[in-house]
Amino acid sequence: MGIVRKTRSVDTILELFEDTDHAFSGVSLIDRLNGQMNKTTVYRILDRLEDEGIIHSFQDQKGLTWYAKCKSCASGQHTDLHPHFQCRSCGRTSCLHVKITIPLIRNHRIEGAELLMIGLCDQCT
Amino acid sequence: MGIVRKTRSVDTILELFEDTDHAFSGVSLIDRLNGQMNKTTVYRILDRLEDEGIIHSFQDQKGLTWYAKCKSCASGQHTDLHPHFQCRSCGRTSCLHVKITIPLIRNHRIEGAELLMIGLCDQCT
DNA sequence: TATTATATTGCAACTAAGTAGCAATAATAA
DNA sequence: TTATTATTGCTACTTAGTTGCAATATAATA
Repeated sequence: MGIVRKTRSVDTILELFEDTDHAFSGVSLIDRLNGQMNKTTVYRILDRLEDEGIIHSFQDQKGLTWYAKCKSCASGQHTDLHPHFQCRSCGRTSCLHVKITIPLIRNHRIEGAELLMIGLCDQCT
Repeated sequence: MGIVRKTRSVDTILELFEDTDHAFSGVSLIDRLNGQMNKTTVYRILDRLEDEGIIHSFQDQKGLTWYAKCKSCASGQHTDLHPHFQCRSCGRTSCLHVKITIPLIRNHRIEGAELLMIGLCDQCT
């Protein structure tokens, strides 16, 4: 028995994340699932899925939280370091599967990093 | 006449940012200036200083907004691309003056990037 | 299957960061 | 000094996200 039960609500949310690098903001999920599920439930399922290492979250420049599927993370530790891209025109946000190099900083123990890249996506150029 | 008048409130805030790479969260500034200045005023001054290219803002992992002095930005355009570091123990947050390399992504026009590095500062290791 | 234990959900109320309208005040220009 | 324009404080508001609690659904055990 894991922490996350496979309920109908959990399945509904998991399906959205399946087979895509597309990210969803908490707000957009609440909007999309309006009528099907309470917003508290949405946030709680997202939290649990993140704890399990199934999805990860990050912030955009407005301070909104976005969620996307993990490729190679385990429960309790998110190790898949990759940048995220947000289109300033259409708002679409996604994971970029490229390696990034985090500089070493003396006298600092670097444990993680978040890189958000902003620009125009292929649809908006 | 620039956009930002050098009022007492503006001076007070500017002094905090002088000669430091230390960043301040909006919340911490409001707390620090409590009694001297209204929170609306604090946010408005920060906005104006950012528009003028005197300070820049970024988000941390909690979605809080932080502000720090710009080194080489002009009014209307923030061009000084550098990472920020936040200590997960003491919360101190600052600009790192190191070059970072942003990967090129095909079919995307990259216009900017935000890199937040998380770890332990020299005081907390 | 019936019963018990545990996890999930909905609801309402709440928290906290940040914003907007507007009247009062301070700073600059004429 | 007067007129113009920018700044400030105040109050109320917006919005993302959280909490407590009772109701419900799921899973485990007998």
